[in-house]
Amino acid sequence: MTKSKEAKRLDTSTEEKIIQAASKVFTQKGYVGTRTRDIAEEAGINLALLNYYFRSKEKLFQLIMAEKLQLLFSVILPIVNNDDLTLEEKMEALVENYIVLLVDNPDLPLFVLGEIKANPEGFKDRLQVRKLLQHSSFIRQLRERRPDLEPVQFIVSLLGMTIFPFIAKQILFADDKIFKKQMEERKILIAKWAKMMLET
Amino acid sequence: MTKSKEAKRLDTSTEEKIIQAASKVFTQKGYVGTRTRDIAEEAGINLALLNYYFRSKEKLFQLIMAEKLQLLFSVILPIVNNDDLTLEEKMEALVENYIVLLVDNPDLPLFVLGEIKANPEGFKDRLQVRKLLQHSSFIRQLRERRPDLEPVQFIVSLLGMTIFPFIAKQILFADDKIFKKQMEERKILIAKWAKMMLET
DNA sequence: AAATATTTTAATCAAATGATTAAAAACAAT
DNA sequence: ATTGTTTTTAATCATTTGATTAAAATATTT
Repeated sequence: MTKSKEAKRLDTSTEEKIIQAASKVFTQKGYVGTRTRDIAEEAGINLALLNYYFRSKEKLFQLIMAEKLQLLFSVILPIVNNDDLTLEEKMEALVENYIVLLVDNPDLPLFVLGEIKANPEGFKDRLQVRKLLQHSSFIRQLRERRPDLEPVQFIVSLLGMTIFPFIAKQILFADDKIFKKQMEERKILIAKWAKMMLET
Repeated sequence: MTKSKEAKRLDTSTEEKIIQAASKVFTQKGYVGTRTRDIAEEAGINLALLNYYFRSKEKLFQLIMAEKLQLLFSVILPIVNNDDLTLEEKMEALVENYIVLLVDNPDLPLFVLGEIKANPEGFKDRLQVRKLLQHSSFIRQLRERRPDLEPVQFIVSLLGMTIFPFIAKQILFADDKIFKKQMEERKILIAKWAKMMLET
């Protein structure tokens, strides 16, 4: 019946298994470092089946990348244009939400930034982060608070303090346990530091 | 004579041309993204000649990577253990020297961090940054100044503010001209912010 | 100049890898 | 049960790519 079919789909449909596997392997090894065979193996299926479902490595990659960009944007967008939040509240929310997201997806930043560098053309249209921020209430509030400060300088610092630990994790932190604990503490630290940076 | 041989070597010896080309292509595309044919073409030589000089892609890569790590360490080492510098002077020197280095080598951070992630084993021994910092006078000074603050939290912020813009360059900055100008201004900004962060 | 060593090239190999095909197996509809 | 559709597999292809080889060209030494 449709029941069992639905149940199977919701459970672990082959398509979903492939997407999960692709997500894992692509974010870990990047596009060129990933072999479609690796994805197939990770998904517990045959290589041909992967091409049957997604036509090509490229198509599957595009799907995963779109998913990851969506994930990253979904943190920024609802915050930077929320007029109900003060500048301080926006900063706190950004840091808090990003750290929560990245603790669960530590490979995300290096993956996305690496792929953008490897193929800038492919992201030209999809990434108008600059334009997006340009007209945000976040930027407006920053300009009002500190007219002498180039907003992008502050934003780069805020994002750098938040995202960089996940990029340099391998080098600077001993084990995962300690890392997670310190990232928790970091939420408050960054918020405090960011506020200090805005004082004249 | 030896003269002409020397002259030729110093000029643009084949070996040097290959190293230059490998440096460029590897840092731009990473290990897996680089084809030995790309390096050969960039160097204006034959593919076989590359293997004649360096035996394998792997060997050539190791050479380049060692060069790049040396470049990065050469900025940190002389500063963090220089007892003649105050904490503030160390911070200023680190930021200043790193930005100078990275403006000329913008691909460096993403390249090195990407390769470490792709092959953590291969760096296990070469990267004892943690141990290196652990016993530095920089850390000691940080602990004295702010005993309540985990030093690594401050260092990650300092490095993040300094290095992250070069990693996210593609996304956050319009053109190269503006980017360089703002990185210049950033030297003073980060130093100022870092000092504020250390105030209680 | 002859002999020797070094540098460079064209051609080719073998392994890896993305993709396809044709057939089998599982499932659903009649 | 029979038929038709969807899912899965094994086998194979074609291309890419790191590496090798043998020979030619160039430079160095005697």
